[in-house]
Amino acid sequence: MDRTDKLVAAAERLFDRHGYMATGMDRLTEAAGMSSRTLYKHAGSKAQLMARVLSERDRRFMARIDVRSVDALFAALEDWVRLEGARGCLFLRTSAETGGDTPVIAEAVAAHKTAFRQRIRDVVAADLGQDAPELAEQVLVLFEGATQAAVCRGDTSIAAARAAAAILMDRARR
Amino acid sequence: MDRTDKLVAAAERLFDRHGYMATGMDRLTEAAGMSSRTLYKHAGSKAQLMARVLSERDRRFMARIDVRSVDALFAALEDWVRLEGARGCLFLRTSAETGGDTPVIAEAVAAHKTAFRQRIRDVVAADLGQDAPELAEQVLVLFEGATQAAVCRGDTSIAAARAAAAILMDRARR
DNA sequence: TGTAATGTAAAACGTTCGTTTTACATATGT
DNA sequence: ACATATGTAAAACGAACGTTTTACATTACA
Repeated sequence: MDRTDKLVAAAERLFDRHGYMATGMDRLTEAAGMSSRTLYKHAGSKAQLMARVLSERDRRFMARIDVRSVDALFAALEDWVRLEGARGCLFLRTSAETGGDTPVIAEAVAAHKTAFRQRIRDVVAADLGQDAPELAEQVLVLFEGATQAAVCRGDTSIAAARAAAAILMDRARR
Repeated sequence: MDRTDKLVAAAERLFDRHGYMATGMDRLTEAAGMSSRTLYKHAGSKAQLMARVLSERDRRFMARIDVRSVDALFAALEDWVRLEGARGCLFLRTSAETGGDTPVIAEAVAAHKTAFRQRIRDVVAADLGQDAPELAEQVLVLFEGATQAAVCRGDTSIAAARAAAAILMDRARR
C-alpha cells in the first residue's frame, strides 16, 4: 500500500466520520502516520485531499453497483452499509459543507452524481430490456432515500426501498 | 418581529446556505444586525443557536406537511423547495457536520426525525383508512430521496417520487 | 431625576486553523 | 563515498475561530 493510498484511506475515514470542516490537518497527519510536510507534498491542500477522497470513493462505490438488475442494486447498497456504515451521501454532505464554493470539490461531486445517475439508468434499462428514464428517476430517488433514511433507520429503509423498487419494476414489465 | 426571531431567521439562512461549521459568529452578528454581546445573551452559544434554528425549522416544516393525503405530502414538498430551495435535509446535514457529538443538536435532530416519521405514518394511515407501517416506510424513503435528489435534479425528482408514491398507494388500496 | 435594563462598538481572550519553513535523518543509485 | 530524493519532528506563520470583557449610549420606569 502506497503512502498516498494510506493517506487517502485515513482521510476518507475521518472526513466521513466527523465531517470535512471539523477534521483538522493535525488529526489527518496523525491518522495517516506522516508529517504535515509529507502530507502536503502528496495532497497539495485540504480541499485537494478531499477531492481525491471523493474520486477514490466514487471508484469503489461504482464498482460495487456494477450490477445487472435493480434488485441487485439495493442488495449492493445493503452490503455497502454493512461494510461502511450509514452516514448519508459523502458527496452531497461535502458539497453542502463547503456551500459549493470549493471548485475542486464541486467538480468531484458533479462528476460522481452524473456517473451515478447514468449507471442507475443503465441498470434499469438492462433489467427491463429497454430504456425507461422516468422509471430510472424513481429508482434513483428510492436509492438516495434509502441511503439518507438509513442514517436513522438502518436496514429497514433499504429493505423498504428494495420492495418498492420491485413493485415499480414489476408494474413496468407488464 | 422580536430580536431573537430575527437572529434565528438570519442564522437559519446562513447555516442552511453555507453550513454550520463554515458560518462564523461574525457573519451571524452582521446578518442579524446586532452586537456579539447581545447575540450571546439571546442564544447562549453557537450550538444552542443551531438547536433553536432546528426546532424553529421543525415547527415550520411540520406545519407545511400537516395534510391528509400522500399526494398532498409531495405537493407540500414541491412548495417547500420552491420557497426555501433544495439543499438537502438541514437536520441530517447538521448531525453529520457535528458527528453527533453536540448533544443539544443531536437531540433536536432526533426529535424532528421521530416526529417526521410519525407524521408520515399518520398521513398514510389517514389516506388509506388503516395503519400501514411498511407502506409508510416506503413513502418516507421516497420523501427523503426526493429531498436529497432535488439538490441535483430539482423538481424532477419530486415529481418522480410523487408518481411512485401514487402507484404504491393505489396498489395498497386494491 | 436617577437607576436599572438593554443595547452597541470594539478590543481582547486563548485556541485552533491550514499551511510553510527550518533543521536534521535515512535510504538509494552511481 | 557522495549527491539526490524523500522522509521526520517541530516550530512558526498570520488569520480566523467562539467567546468574554471593557467602556459607553439609549431607553423606560420609579
